[in-house]
Amino acid sequence: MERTPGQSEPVPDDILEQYQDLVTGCVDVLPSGGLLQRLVQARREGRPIRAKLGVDPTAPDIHFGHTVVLRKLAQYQAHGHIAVLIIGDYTAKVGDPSGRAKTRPQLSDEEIAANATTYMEQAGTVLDMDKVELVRNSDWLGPLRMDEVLRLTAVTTVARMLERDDFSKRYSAQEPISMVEFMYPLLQGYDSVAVRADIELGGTDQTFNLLMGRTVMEAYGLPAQCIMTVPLLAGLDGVQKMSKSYGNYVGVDDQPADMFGKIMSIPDELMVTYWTLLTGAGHREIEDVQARLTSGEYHPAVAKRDLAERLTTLYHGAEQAAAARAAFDRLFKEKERPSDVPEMPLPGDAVVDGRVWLPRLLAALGLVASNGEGRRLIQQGGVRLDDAVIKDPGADLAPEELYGAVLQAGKRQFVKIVR
RNA sequence: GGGGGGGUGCCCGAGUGGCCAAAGGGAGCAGACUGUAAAUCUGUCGGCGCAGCCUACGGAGGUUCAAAUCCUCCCCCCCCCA
Repeated sequence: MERTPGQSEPVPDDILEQYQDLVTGCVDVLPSGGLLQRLVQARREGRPIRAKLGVDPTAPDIHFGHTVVLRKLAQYQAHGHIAVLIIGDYTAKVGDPSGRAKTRPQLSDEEIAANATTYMEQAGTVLDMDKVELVRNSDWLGPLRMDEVLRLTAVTTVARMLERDDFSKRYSAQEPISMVEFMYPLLQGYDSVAVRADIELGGTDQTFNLLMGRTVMEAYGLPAQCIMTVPLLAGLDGVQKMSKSYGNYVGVDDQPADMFGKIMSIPDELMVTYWTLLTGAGHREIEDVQARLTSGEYHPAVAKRDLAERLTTLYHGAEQAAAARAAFDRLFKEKERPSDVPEMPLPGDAVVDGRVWLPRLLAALGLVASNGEGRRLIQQGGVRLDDAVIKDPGADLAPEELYGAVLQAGKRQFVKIVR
């Protein structure tokens, strides 16, 4: 038993345990002690906590980086609280200035609607959508009257707005800051009023907006929400943030083998981070994994396989994940061919004068980008035909020799040539 | 309105007349090793059946035996002052 500051009642152990799970992996929980107090208070009042997450449907697909905050929200669900998911179909049109060096381009209604649909589908891979309280902020932001808008703008000052990083940089760099961008944090804050949030989740880049929610709620006579921020997820390269444009991402709809393989390619140092942010595991499990890795009892190679299987299971089920693991081991550990080698017919343009020149064949099959690259690959010993390394870039074969043969380019590209 | 700095290969970035298909780094790819598609080391990294040729340094012309490098015009970015 522990006591919260300023509170005479002891905190029940199960709430403390729950609290530990919820704050695991978070960067900030503000104000400090606020969440624990909320949990205790909610228990006393016999009600669940309302955890808010607002998402602007500005991008079509979601990847693991987006799931970090969704997992956190799902954790609230798992502990019996209410996940309030706000689709920011109205705020998407305003454009969040967070982390932006310039004003966001405005999206059309159609784009927003389409994005929202795929977003909700994909969010369903993480959240229990049947239990989510799903709302759209156009419902209350659309009908706002001007006097209400003015009341909202009066809750803060220009000086406070300019304090935030993105704005102050742009302001001092003499770059434009549109008035509508000042509105964004206020509208997001108004969302919190509309849904009566106890706590709002977001990425660290959202800190300013989340705090503004507190200001707005207080101005509307509500208790200010707590805020909880989760870190940006590092991509597969371990250096840059996970992002589609860096090509270092895992999509939630990636195929099992692909998903498993991508996870296997993360640097070792990232394992615990991924475990913490992506699996939804509780704090005890994370601490246990960490401890066993540190002591050397848990072999990193095994740990990474377990992690990859665990994550693949979340999106594809245990059976597919186990199959992906088995296939991976067959391919890399035992250096055997995968069981499902794709079959391709011999491309017609690979045959010249009745002969097939190997570099051209590789290019024609799409295994390399050009004849020259095929030539290099061969010289480097990266090409096998029926398990025999071919090192002569001049290799020239008759089509009959190729039918039924398995061509391997590099470690993981296999093609069976068929007639 | 005035002054200044830039645009180089997938990305960053050096190069100011020949030795430049262009240093260096990153990414990618391959090989070795291993515990995996980690880490590390080595190689490779425009195209072409390749000891040669072609295409390339924002775009178009020009000077020259020779231009990423010099000249002219154009396009685009950025900074400072007003």
